[in-house]
Parts: sequence; C-alpha cells; structure tokens
Amino acid sequence: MALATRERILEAAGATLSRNPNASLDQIAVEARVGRATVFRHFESRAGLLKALASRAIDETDRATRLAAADARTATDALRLITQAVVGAGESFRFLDSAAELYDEPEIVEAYQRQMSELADLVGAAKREGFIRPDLPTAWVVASIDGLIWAACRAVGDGELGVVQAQDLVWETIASGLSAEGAREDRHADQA
Amino acid sequence: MALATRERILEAAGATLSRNPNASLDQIAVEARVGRATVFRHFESRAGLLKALASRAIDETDRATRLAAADARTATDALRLITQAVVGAGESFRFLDSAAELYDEPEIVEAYQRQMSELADLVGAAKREGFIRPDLPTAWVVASIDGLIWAACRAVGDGELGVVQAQDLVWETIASGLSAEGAREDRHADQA
DNA sequence: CTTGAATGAGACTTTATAGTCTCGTTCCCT
DNA sequence: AGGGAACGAGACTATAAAGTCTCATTCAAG
Repeated sequence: MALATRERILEAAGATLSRNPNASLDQIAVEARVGRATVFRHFESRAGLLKALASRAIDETDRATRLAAADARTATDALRLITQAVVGAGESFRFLDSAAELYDEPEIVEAYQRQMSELADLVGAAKREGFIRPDLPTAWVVASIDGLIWAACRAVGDGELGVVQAQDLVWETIASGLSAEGAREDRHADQA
Repeated sequence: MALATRERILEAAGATLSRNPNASLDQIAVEARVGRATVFRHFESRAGLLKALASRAIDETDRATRLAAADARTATDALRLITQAVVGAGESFRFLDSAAELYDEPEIVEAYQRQMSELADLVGAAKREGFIRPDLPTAWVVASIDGLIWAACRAVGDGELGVVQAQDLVWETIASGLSAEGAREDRHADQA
C-alpha cells in the first residue's frame, strides 16, 4: 500500500532526524524498514522529504490552531490549547531544530512566519485580556513560549518527563512567568 | 601572528555555524579571511575545530560559574549571574544547537553533563532558599532555564532584542515563572 | 493462474566536502 | 639584508551521501 509506506517513511524520518539531524537517507530507510530506492519513489529528493515533513508539522499546528479558535472562549485559553497541542505532538517538531535547509523553501518559510504572526496576534489579545503582562515585548513573549515548548519536547524525548506532565508544566511556567496576575504591583517598567 | 589567526578562525566558525549548522570549512575559512589550509594548520580536523569551539564555550561557562560562586551571596544570585553571563555570551553558544557530532566527544559530553549537574545543584539550593518552587521537578526547572536562555540568544541574534534587554527579560521570566509566590521581593537587585 | 503495481536489493554515477600536499609569498625577527 | 615561520592559493585524493537505473520478487486484484 503506497499510502502506508509513505506514512511510514515520514514517521521514520521524523524519529531519525530528531535523534540525528544529519541522518542519511539510508538510515531513514532502514528505520522505516524500506528500501532506499522506495524513498525516492515517494519523494523527489531529500529536500522534498524534508519539505513534506515540515508541511506536516505546519498542518498539524494549523489544525490545533483552528480547534483552539473554535473551542476557546478567550485568547488566553486558545494560547493554552495550542501550546499543549504542540507539546503533545512534540515528536513531529523536534526535527525542525536543525532544518536549516528549509530556509530555502519559500512556502515553508512563509507558512512559518504566518504562524508566528498568528501567535503574536494571540499574545496581543491575551495582553488585552490581562493575562500577559503588557510591558513585555511581544517578540520576547513569543520567543520564550517557543523556548519553553522546545524545552518540554526535549524533556519528553529524553524521558525526563511524561507528555501530560510536560504539557502542564509548560503552561504553568508560561502562566506564572508571563501573566499580569493582578496582585503584581512591582514596578518593572524599566525594560527600555 | 598565530594566535590571532586561530582566534579569528574560532570566531568565524562560531558565527558561521550559528547561521548555518552545516557550513563547510570553506565557508568558515572565507568568513575568517583565511586560507582553507590554514584551518587545518591550526586544527587537526573539522571535529577538532568543533571540539575547540565547544571547549571554549564550556570554559566560558565555567569562568562565569566561578565568578558567580565568588560574588554571589545566595544560590539565587548565582543562578542569576550565570544565566545572564550565558545570555551575554550567547553568540558563543548558538552553534551548539546543532552540534550532534559532539556527542562522540567524551570530554565534551562529560563536561556538559557536569555543568548540567552543577546547575541542578544550584536549582536545588535555590529551592531551599525559597526562590524556586519546590514542587517543580528539578529536571524541568533546568530544562526551562535552558530553553529560555536559548530563546534569548536567538532573539538577540535575530536582532529582536538587545543583549542587556534580553538578559533582564530572561531573568524576569525565570523569576516570575519559577519562584515561589512568597519570595518575590528579593528579585529586583538591578543588573548592571 | 495471470497481470501489473509497488517494492527490495544493489550496481552505478555524481557531487560536495574533508583532508593532504606543494610551492611561492609575505612578514616578522635578528 | 637575510632567514624562517606562517600563510594563501590551489591541485589532488578519498569518502560519504545523493540521486538514477535495472531487475527480480511480492502481492493483491481480477
């Protein structure tokens, strides 16, 4: 079955590349229990495989975003749902750490920038809801959410935390770290 | 001058590799304004260059750790000094993201694990001081500090934040994110 | 049973890059 | 001025991995 094979290759590529970002197609083929030639039957080239993997991660994020937008009543809630969804699907994302080649793919870069900008919008809305401290630069809020998600995925992959535990901890850390939390009167207006 | 050349190569390697983790020695040599052969005169091989780069980052961290241990009166303060020192030297560390090859270097791996374990000890001490919430797994605290430092280095490298601003924001985020609710007054020992 | 699509295995070519070597030049030191 | 160390340039080799091609095999559908 062609579809199952293609899927198995993608799965193996994600797993192998998250362990070793420079893994060869041969290693990926072995991991997928597939001939190396079959990889080329399903993907034009190594770049094509990487691109398909990235598209998959992007689609997964888009789906989570749409679900969150539908279910959540507040931007804060949407932020939480998206964050936890991405941590839950962490294995699909870890390979992106090293995917410098993808900077050459306009579609991927564009989609990534769109998602970051959507995240920034959500952070802006969460600021207006009073959840995110308005004095923090949005760029930093986005970057640190990214960093915490990455840390969580890594911890899960390394077996240091369970998935559910990691999801909770990430949100806990984001919340207590970035939320305005009413009872905070500390004058910190001094970050230029 | 041999020493200046070696230093220039290391500098260029750090800069080039942080932009493109798979950069060739040729690209690095060009960036260093040096002949490719000269790279091999100063370093045994590509692996040797990577190893030297990593050793440099490790030494820098050790120095910051010793300074912090000498200057700080509390583990919390030491944690802050170390964190900000690493963010300040971020350009020396970004290349490590992708340095999967370094897993083959026992000295590097050992030194890295030692530093992580020192960081974990410091986190433990900061817990006892009441700064870090004791109910958070130490592994998660270490991982998220790592993640936030990484996010800050990236933001600085991308020009989204200034170095000093990033140093402040990282610590601010760690503090409000991981500290026990009661211990909030100690944290505004304003940084240089 | 027959057929055709998907596959595995592996030979083969191509390309990029690591690593080696040589030679002429520059530049510093005495 | 003379001499040696460090360097730049580039030719050269070795190797690993990408990408192409062929052929025999499997396997499901008719």
